[in-house]
Amino acid sequence: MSSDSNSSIQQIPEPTLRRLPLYHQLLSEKHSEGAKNISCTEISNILGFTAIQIRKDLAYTGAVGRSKTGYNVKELLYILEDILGYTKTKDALIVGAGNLGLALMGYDGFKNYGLNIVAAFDTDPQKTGKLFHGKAVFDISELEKLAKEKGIKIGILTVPSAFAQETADLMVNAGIKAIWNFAPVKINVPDDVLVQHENLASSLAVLSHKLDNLTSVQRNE
Amino acid sequence: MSSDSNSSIQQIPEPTLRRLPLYHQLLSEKHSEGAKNISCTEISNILGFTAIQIRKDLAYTGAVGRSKTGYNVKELLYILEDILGYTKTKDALIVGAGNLGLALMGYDGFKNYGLNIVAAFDTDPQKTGKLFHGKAVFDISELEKLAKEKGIKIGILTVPSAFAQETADLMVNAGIKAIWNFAPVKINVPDDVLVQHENLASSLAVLSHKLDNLTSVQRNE
DNA sequence: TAGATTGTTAATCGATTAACAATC
DNA sequence: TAGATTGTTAATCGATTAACAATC
Repeated sequence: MSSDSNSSIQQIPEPTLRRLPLYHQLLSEKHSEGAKNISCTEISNILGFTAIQIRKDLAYTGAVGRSKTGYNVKELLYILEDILGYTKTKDALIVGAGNLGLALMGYDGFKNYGLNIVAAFDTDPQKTGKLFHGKAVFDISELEKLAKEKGIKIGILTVPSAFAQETADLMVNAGIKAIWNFAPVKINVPDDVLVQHENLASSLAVLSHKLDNLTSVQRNE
Repeated sequence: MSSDSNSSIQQIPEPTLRRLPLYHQLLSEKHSEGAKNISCTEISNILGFTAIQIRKDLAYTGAVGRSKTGYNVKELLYILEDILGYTKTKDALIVGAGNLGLALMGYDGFKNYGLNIVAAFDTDPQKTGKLFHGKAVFDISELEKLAKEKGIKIGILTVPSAFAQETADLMVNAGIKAIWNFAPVKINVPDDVLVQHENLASSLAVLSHKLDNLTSVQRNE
């Protein structure tokens, strides 16, 4: 049964997966408002996706709705929390205690997503040995020891681009199996380690490009 | 000629647009190393995309390569900087001086992307009237005045989800035309305002889901 | 010249959207 | 029952990949 659910989870397409947290957020809001059921039409009106797309997305999660009434809010919420891993807390480390790293260290929102940031690492003696947002910053030389001791598999990489690769290597050595990379460069890792890119430059490119078009269209009107 | 380039830019697909900053980053590295030309094969080896995809992406930018030699590094760099808007600096405001907002305010990288963060806004008296990373945090009531005075069109939204919509409304009133939304909720804005979502929860969902599959596969081996 | 490389047209693949049957 | 809503199969759309001609 559990291996069965694993294999079905495996084939959730990434675009769908990226929308699931939005459904979850809406569902938990509705739940706290006391809603018992919710239909795709209602979700569609609020989130702006088509009802068909929502139905298809939810089908991937294995959720089952009922004609006329829609989906049970509580049940759907549990299913989403399970798939998104919000129920079982996962420990993570931050490497690079610059502005972004420290901000992520203090970002309360992660708790809701089942992510527990244990500590951060840096080379700067101005940072190491101190607490930020109640969490310790250690020297990078301690990374391997602490990661292995606590069996931590997730690392958040927030060093400058120039140091991204060598830092990633250290993380791999320390047994990290998933790297959330905030540096805008590609990093090479062994096959059994996965990298998730978070590229603010890419998002900004989309934004500024759309804005360019918007203003150039308005000029021509 | 300039309207011509606008209409051609307009149809760059978003996936391509998101890859352009990575090409730019690589090109600027190669340029500083003194490289004169670069081929798709070489880019492919470094970034891990297929050479065909890279050629297609670059075709969208209007860049022209030469058989056998590839693309001129300097020329391609200029084209990318132009399309990505790195050459002309755009002013932006941050609304929400929490951890994430303050981090983005201090994030040096934005300069390279042509984004100049002018100031931040918050309601918290502990924050307002002070400088962070050399930039001022004003009370939210000053938003409209300052935005209009300086003609600022880009706003970065980093308030808690619960306040995202009302804050977005204030930004729209202040004349902001592009909102980079870091709150994990949908916000409603008029048609002439664009919203770019930056959802860390979505990325984290993809990461943790892939990690789940990775570990469950390894268990079954 | 031969071979590497670009640029373009066609084929494939996957996600979104549409259509419609099933059901409460 | 009638009508709203789910769930599924088919059609469409767009991005990626493949094939190949053009070119330096």
